Amino acid sequence: MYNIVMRKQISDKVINRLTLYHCILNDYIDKGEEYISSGSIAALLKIDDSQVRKDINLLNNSGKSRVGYIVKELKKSIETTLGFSKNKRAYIVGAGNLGMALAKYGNFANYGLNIINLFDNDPNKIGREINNKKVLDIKELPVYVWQHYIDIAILTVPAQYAQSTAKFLVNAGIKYIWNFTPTILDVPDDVQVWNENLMGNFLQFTFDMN
Amino acid sequence: MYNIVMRKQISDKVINRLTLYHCILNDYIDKGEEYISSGSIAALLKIDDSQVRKDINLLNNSGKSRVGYIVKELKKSIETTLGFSKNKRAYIVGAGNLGMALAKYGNFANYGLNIINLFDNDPNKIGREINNKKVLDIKELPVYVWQHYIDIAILTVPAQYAQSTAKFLVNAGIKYIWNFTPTILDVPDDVQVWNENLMGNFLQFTFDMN
DNA sequence: TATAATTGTATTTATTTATAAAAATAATAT
DNA sequence: ATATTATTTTTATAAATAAATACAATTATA
Repeated sequence: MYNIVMRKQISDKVINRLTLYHCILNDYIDKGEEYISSGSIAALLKIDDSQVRKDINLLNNSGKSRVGYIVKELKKSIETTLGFSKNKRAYIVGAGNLGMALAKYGNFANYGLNIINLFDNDPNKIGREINNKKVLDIKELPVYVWQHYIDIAILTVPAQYAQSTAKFLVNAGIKYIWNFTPTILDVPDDVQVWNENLMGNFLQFTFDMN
Repeated sequence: MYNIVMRKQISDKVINRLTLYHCILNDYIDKGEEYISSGSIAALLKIDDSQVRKDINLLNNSGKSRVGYIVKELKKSIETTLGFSKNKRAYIVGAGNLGMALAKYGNFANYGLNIINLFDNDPNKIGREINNKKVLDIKELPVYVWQHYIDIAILTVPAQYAQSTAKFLVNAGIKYIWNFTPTILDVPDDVQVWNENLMGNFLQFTFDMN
């Protein structure tokens, strides 16, 4: 008899909701709550409670009738599924305001993301240190990528340099670009781009205003 | 005969894609291109071209066979539909790294968003000026909201103060909270929250790694 | 033991995306 | 000039996906 490991397929939407549940669970832990029900998660997110239960069923986690889910267990399940413990290493490319702010942001490590260095082409910025991370000359990036097995770049350069920088990153071997510029990058199919698109989100958010 | 204005219903997903098309159109204008086809938009975003055309049909804009859409017209249509020209005014609440970075971010005004002030409770920050925007004492916020008819707040306080600050904002009359904290806010039904949830997005982005 | 609250799941409904066919038109060839 | 071809939009239809509803099963509590 064979031991078949069935990795359930989890869609983007589900992953997104799981990350929101995770925020709620952190709050519950801070408040010292031991259990949480699908209904209370749903109420906070203004979604249907059956949705929450269906999502949770995709994790290998089960709840208890009339009680709910064990907060700590559920949190752990989400972290396992979403890969919090995978060690992910990244560079910030563009040490402007946003790049600096992200470098100072302490929360990344909790989610398995380690920022190793920043890169910029401005001599005034090169050599500075932010939150124990040195700003290096962008020219050196290809060598560093190769030496340190980095494949994630957080792109925070000004929009007009986004495409050319992306090309440079791809040539250097970067495979994942977390794109904070309001630009759609043209990259090969084996390179993944996540567009953060802040202003787009804002427009979506305020679409129904007035 | 009556003149019936039919405002087509536009879903969140469509709005989101429209904002991405808008980024692409900006690029095309920079490159001096006059026309763009649904196929080239689709290729950049790695989606289906019929999807692009359907989205564009929701705007009151039509293309030309064998040519495509007029870049400038299409851009304008998207801006009209998404409300770039609505004058939206907001406060940044929390003048930490991220709040400061957002205050320095020059791009907001292009999308109709005007940051009027920042607020914080740290005496070291109160009184400073960032990009011509003064940091004010959070205690004064309710009066300002009332005087300046502000109803959008950009929440960038540390996570542990997010819920209490949100409550304070709601009491002051804020109706839209753009939430950059990794927290799910519990607010009344008439208050809209948009969770930016950076780390969640990152996990989603890197879910398929390894 | 009855009751109320909660999970788990099957079914239905709604939404979103993809496919395919039809119409239009600029470019090309004759 | 005219007909042909290739490209692109437009519209219609089908397929896939996601969400909401409904309800049986379970269990703590009065």
